[in-house]
Amino acid sequence: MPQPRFQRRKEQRPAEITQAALEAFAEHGYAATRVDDVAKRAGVSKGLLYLYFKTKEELFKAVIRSVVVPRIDALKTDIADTELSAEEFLRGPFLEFIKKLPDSPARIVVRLMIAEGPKHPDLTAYYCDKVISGGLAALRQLISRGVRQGEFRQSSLDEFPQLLVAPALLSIVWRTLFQKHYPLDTDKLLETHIELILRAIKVEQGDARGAAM
Amino acid sequence: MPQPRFQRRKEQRPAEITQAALEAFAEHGYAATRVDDVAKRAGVSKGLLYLYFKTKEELFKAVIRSVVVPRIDALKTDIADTELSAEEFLRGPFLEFIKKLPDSPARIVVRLMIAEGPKHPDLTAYYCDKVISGGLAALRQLISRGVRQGEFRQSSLDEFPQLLVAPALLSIVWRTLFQKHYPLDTDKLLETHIELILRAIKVEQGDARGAAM
DNA sequence: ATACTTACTGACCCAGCAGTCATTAAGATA
DNA sequence: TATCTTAATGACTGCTGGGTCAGTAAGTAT
Repeated sequence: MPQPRFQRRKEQRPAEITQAALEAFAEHGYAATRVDDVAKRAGVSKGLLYLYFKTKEELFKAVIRSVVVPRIDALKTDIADTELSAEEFLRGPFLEFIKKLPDSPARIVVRLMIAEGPKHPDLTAYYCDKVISGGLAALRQLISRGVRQGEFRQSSLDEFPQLLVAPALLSIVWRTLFQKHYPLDTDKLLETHIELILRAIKVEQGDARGAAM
Repeated sequence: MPQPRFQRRKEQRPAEITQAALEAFAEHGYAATRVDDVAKRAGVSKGLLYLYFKTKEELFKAVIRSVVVPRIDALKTDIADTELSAEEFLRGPFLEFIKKLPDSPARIVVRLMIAEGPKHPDLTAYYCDKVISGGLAALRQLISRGVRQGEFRQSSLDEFPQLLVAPALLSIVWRTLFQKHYPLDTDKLLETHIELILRAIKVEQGDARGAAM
């Protein structure tokens, strides 16, 4: 009763292959990963891989896209839909979001982008458009709402919403490089960060101007 | 009067080669840089390069070391020797220091470390030891001094001095990836960051700054 | 000058890998 | 069952680039 040598599964293949590629890239980086390895991981021949992806570079771009899109969309709709006050949102959903990053595929994507981004301008542009531009706009909106509703004082933070995520980037980098040598409680670090930021931008208790209505 | 085909300059060669390598790595990253290119940039044959560096990897490590050591040492002695108050130091020398990073060779080193670090554990350990461990200790010391002298309140920041440099890391990454698509005034961003941190950790007095005069 | 040391060259080697294509067989169709 | 389409294979190729080494010439000692 011979097992069939292979199955024809046109639909699932691309996702299986990008998933395998993500794992391979995570281990060795893009340049040092052999297309053959990716194929083996996906349980597929190299030839088939080239049926779905024209070049190794195309595969790379597909991997990035497959990780990036859902994640950032989630954050954006979260911010838009929330009923929470800005402070509550920062302490709650936002903190949860950045806490997850250092252990998620985002970590791999960040490493790959930093390493390979400069060689793929169109991919960088895409990333900029999807992640950066969208993400920052959402954060800016959140902060402005906080200001408008009298929770936060006017500050330069809404010019630089990047400051809200900088420690998340650091956490990601730390995890990929130093965690073994020099462990860091990234959750606590991120909590501390939010705490400090809030303390810096909240209107002070006694301050009359805060009343929103 | 034929120019000599080459000169013998045993002493200078290694530095010239690492410098050339730094430039090449900056442009193409480590993996995509050909040893031949590095040699050409240094005005030297590939063979000679292999006389001074046993492998491409050795060259890589030498490059990292050549950049890392002087920079971090400077910061450490700065902190130890300064007569300034902790706040003045953060607003002055420290801010200057992190402002310079995004345009310095440090940018290249950071990119290289993120991309290649995981494949070179001994190099990462070295980096950890020289840069991370030393740098963080210095910052921690600075913050504790601020607390001890009544400038800063007790906060979790001295557990996580990383938070002080996180925006510098972000600035570096931004410069290497997005500056073209999405310009960012990293100087102003870093100033804002210091401003916010100080506001969060300074002990409140009726009038925070006036007393100093 | 002459002999000697060694910094330096560049042609060469060959492993490793991205990408191809002639062939095979899974599964749909009738 | 026989026929057709196309998903899937894997041996093959050509090239790129790390690393070598026999030879060359710059500088030094005598």
